[in-house]
Amino acid sequence: MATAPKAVPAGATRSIIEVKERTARMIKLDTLKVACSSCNLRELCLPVGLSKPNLERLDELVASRRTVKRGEALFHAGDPFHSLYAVRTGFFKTRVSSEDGRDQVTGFQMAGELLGLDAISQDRHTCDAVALEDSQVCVIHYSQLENLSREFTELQSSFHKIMSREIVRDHGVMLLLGSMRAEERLAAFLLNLTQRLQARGFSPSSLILRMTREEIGSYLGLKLETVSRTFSKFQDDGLLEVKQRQIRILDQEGLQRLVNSASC
Amino acid sequence: MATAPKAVPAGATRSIIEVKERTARMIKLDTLKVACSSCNLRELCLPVGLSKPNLERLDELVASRRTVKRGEALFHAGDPFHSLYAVRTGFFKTRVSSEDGRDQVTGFQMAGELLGLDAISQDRHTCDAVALEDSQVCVIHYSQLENLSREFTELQSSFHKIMSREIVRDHGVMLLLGSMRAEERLAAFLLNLTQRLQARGFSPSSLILRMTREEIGSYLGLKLETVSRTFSKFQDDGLLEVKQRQIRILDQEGLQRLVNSASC
DNA sequence: CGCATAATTGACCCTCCTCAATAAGGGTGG
DNA sequence: CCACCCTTATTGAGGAGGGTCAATTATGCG
Repeated sequence: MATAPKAVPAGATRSIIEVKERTARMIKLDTLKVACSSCNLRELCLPVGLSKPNLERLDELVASRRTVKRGEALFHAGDPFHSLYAVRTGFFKTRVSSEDGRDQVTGFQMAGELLGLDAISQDRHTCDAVALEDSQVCVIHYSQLENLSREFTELQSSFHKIMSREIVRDHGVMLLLGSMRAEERLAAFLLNLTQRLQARGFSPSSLILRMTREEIGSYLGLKLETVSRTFSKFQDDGLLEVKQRQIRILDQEGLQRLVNSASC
Repeated sequence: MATAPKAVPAGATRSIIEVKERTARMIKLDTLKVACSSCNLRELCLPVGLSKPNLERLDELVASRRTVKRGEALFHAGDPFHSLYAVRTGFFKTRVSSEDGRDQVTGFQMAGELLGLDAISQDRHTCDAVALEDSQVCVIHYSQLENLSREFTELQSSFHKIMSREIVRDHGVMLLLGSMRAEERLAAFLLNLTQRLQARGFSPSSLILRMTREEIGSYLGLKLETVSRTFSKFQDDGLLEVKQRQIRILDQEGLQRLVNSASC
């Protein structure tokens, strides 16, 4: 599965309530100009690894923010490409569709993660990005990113690493889709999710799913009923406590064992 | 599925024999310095879209070639990262492994395609690249690529597009693995392969598979027996003529219909 | 030429899908 | 603030696609 950035913010674990308050404050700032150099996501986002003076130069890159309501699309496949987007608050899914109408969720993105990298190849977006809760993104003009990364090496390096990490992540998903059984897939999914949430200061054992069973199923190559059944089985086995979208992980090692045990 | 570059070399369709002779000649050139500016893959490889003077500057990038015998690895997961590799002749597979020993073939690479992009993220390769026939690659020192692409925009743009295209390709594979049935997967695989071969001047209807049924199966998330059975079924249905690894496509549209028909 | 590797094919079974009914939420408007 | 409706989740029964195990055949490399 994907390996999320491991930097843990100073504040360690925050409660859901604290985070909600923080989110509310941010939404008020929507119209203000934002600075990467003072963003509390700078350890997780594009600025990762940049030195202080360079970090300030990055500020010219992030022109504006955009708010996307739950259920709305940040962009659609086919839209002309101008900008990348860094998730500031909220949660997204990306989805590709084949001509005959088949959908596949290709990823879920949370704070600090970049959206739109696929679009560089053809100057058009190739997937839909849909907000799964009210969200906010930083708009990064791609041409300016290219200009700036020609000027300073650290940014160039950071950006290349981010693209490469996306490729590595996709390979992990391919491994999951190509060789794991339903239980292994769901376990891997949950562990990946909690790992990324933990890196953002949330509890490693308690989470609220932002996506439906169908969206999880699409991502994992399973039908929604199979996802639901597998959740129930995990609960029966004492691995999880499941109340709709509220998940509590009771036995993380048990989940890990599931993922790491080759079938047979 | 992946969309291969569509540029067709001047020479149109070449016979297998001609290609074999050409390959033999190239191997003799192994020790010589090579120039992108005179390479007949320049329409398919990293130089794509570069203007003549810039193309010549690219020559300093490609320091050497390396020969990899059938069955040998160009690099392994965990190896330190220094260079990207452009396939000059031959055929590769890339493969990721999970800790518990599960393997997944993540791609097959032919002339003009880049290997090693995954390694940028962590300064180590994250997959194995194994030659499926005697092959030759151009060694591209990554640090020099970064330097040069800071100097000139076209190269930077090209390189970003190549990375992005890899992401798009991976999303296509995820769609395949997540939502297609066995016949659809194999049909999509064959169409993708012939499309890429055609872009390199080979026949669109006749090909020799360089990989085993097991490797195809790993890539497509199927067991080798299922791949074999599906080949046989395609033959019974008059879509293909299958003689071990020699494939002749008798009904391309029929294959296309299979891919484009959502199940149900 | 011979052996190890690769491919084909059959029989059986298991996982996951399909179809369907029911229950539980959550958002909206009166 | 509650009732209603629509979406989402759960659970069951039955079936099919593809996996597993095994035997046979083809083949290509040394």
